[in-house]
Amino acid sequence: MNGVPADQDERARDEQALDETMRALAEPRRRAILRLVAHEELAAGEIAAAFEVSRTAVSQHLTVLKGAGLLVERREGTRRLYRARPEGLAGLRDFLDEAWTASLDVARRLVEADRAQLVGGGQEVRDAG
Amino acid sequence: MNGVPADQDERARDEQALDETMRALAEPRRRAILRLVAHEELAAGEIAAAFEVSRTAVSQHLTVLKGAGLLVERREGTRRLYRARPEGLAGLRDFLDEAWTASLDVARRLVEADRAQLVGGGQEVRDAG
DNA sequence: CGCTAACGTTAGCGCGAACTGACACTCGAA
DNA sequence: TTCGAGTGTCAGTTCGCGCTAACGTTAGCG
Repeated sequence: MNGVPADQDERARDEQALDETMRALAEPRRRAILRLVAHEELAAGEIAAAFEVSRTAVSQHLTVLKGAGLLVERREGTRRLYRARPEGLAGLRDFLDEAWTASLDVARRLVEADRAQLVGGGQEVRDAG
Repeated sequence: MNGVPADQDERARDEQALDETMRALAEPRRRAILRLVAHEELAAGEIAAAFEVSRTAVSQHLTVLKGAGLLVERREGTRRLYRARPEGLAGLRDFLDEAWTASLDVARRLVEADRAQLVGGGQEVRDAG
């Protein structure tokens, strides 16, 4: 089951989810917010008090983070408590591991090709694909 | 050696480096480029041919990725070959692991607090900090 | 009901960033 | 040195996004 349209759709969906995660985490303040609620559950007001921007801005950041699945919201009276959602980082974790291993692999292959070139004396070595 | 100004500077430097990494990876095309050069070393023209945007745009993307330390450039005649640089992902890897473990920890503590509340019958349990 | 606290939402503004097109540069070959 | 291939760089435009201010909403109290 490789290369079928259903697999393409799944790939596209993963990419879209990863894109949302990355765009959410690309903002320094959103990373700071995530760090806060990763250590303890906090109310929107408490989170906003930790920064020097308006509560409106923080609320929008919380909306983005929640939309990316990086946060979960729990209501308690008029207050809204937020905490980090570890599973939201799974997609990014997969991407990172994949890129990491692939990068190490291409580096290893280049070293081998370079060594082969030194031994063989300039033969064709760039056909590895 | 904790909490001293030198540590703050190091923290700030790490955050800035992480910010550059995240902003570079926030762009879908840049992630696609990184995937390409993570599997094999490619020239700028070959990379550009893989997308439907102008070579100018791809060149700018390559500049950003190189600036973030995610790519290395190697010149061969008029061609410029690029390949992924695994160490550039180290900072993001650290952030991810930290956020992951912290999120799991706060989730575990909340479950314990909830269980204690069920057993104790509504006693004060939200002082865990 | 009126009132307040705690939030989210909308409209509008300003900045940064991604894209295109034109130009400049650097090799290698004739 | 003249030419073409392969790339980087510089304006200029468009567009997304983070911010603020004002308004709307919901929960709890008297």
